[in-house]
Amino acid sequence: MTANEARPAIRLSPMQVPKASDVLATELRERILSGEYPEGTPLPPERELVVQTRMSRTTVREALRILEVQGLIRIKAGRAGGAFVQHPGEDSVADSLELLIRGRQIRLASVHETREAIEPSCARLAARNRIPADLRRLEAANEAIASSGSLDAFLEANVDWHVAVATASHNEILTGIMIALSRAIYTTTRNEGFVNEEVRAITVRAHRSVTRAIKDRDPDASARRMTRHVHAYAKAALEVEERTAISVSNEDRDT
Amino acid sequence: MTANEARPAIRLSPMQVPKASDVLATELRERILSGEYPEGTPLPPERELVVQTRMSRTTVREALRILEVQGLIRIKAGRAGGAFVQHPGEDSVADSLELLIRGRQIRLASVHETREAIEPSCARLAARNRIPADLRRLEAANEAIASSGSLDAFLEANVDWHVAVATASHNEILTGIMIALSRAIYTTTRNEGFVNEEVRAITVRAHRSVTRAIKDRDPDASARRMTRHVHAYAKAALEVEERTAISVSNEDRDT
DNA sequence: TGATAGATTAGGTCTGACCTTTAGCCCGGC
DNA sequence: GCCGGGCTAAAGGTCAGACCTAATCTATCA
Repeated sequence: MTANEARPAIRLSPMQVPKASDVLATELRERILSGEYPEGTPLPPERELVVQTRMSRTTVREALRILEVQGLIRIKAGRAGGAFVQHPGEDSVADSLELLIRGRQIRLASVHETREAIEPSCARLAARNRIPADLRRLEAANEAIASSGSLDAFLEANVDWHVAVATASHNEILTGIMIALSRAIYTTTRNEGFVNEEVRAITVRAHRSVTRAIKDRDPDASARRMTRHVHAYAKAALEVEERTAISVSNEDRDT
Repeated sequence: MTANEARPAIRLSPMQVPKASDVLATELRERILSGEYPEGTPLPPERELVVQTRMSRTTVREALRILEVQGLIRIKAGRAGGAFVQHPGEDSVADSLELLIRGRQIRLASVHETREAIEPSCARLAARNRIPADLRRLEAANEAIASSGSLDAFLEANVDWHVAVATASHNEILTGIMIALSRAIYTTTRNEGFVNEEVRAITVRAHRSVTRAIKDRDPDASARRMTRHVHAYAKAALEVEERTAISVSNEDRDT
């Protein structure tokens, strides 16, 4: 440049030009999150949004797809279809946690650690906040566990019970996390044959004892008993994991 | 129909026809999650996917957008751009938790409850798993807090410290959750003027004491001190919230 | 009255063109 | 020699318009 010496130091920070679809998505997201629209409110049809925003249908659709994946709207096809506002629930958290766990090949140990951190608190809060409906769910899950025939039925009922405890805490964040962790543990425990009659009996007993503490509105006992239960389960699962890992590597060596 | 009487009872259950873009997205998602492609692997360009899948570019793009929102790929424009495999990190969990918290207008109390459940465990694990780099981060955050001028700087450094503890636990699930909670608390505490000199001094002291326990590899002390700290903070925040709620409603009445 | 065949409205997909961004390359002037 | 500027190519981003498919509503006919 010619006038390099006398140049005043005008500095700009690096800028980012957002995409059109992102702009629309952000605008709609903010409106939805602000609570301006109650659950179920229909957004205008795509073609209507096109004339309002003067964007192309492609762009509008992309924005809607983004919101759909984020769980902020639900899209139905057909007449009387369209995009309907939906406030995100526990599921969306559970989904993304599941992606993290699966995608990062996270050690099962981490999942159990997290569970040991969370479930006692769930139990404590459940003892404080449970309502009759919660107790009914807990009892139902307990019975399902005791009378379950197949391994699959047992595991499913087991998950139900743990989720029921989380639900009884009436804390949506903890509930979402627990749903995700349960799903992850469920799918991993499914294939390993570590659930025998003894494990089942112990599980039933532990669940009953926690349930009773929750029923009695005894936060400390609930948390304490849950801690013991989860810790024992984690330890057992870990041992089995190691054992199968060893046997697998032995098989590998043999073949 | 004419032959209504002799019709054999062929029954089908209700079926759901998936969308083309979902099929592609699911296929790619499974491949990515299976770990088949290492981080950073480029997917074929859109037009190439079109000829391979025989779908239209619209459909292909929609599938890619889905994966992008789920944090499984990162899309760059321009030459040498394209879609690159990305294993989901803590951020995606944090994002979805943030949506849950904001969208459901979740009580701040729930956030604090969750934090009280998680942070002591983080501290306990941190004491066990911390490496020198973790300690450096903790010390740095501590200093930043002590020397922070503005309220904003203080809060930011505060978040940094808590995230650093979570990171030191070397548990990616807990870390993701903590990032989300910190962000949520940060944005809500920002506007309420409850951080005064006294609060700051107390915070610094509490952080130092937890940091020391982590440094000394003392899990129990770490967890205990963190419990105290978080609990005190939650209680204080709650009190302020109530006070402002009252004063706000008074203002409402006055105007 | 009750099935059923349109009509209507909405999202889903396809085509093909053009715009924008970015990396790499080439070339000419200092 | 090297540095800046401009060109080119590759890739995603946007647009317009047509057509397909799903779901609902409605009017009609047996």
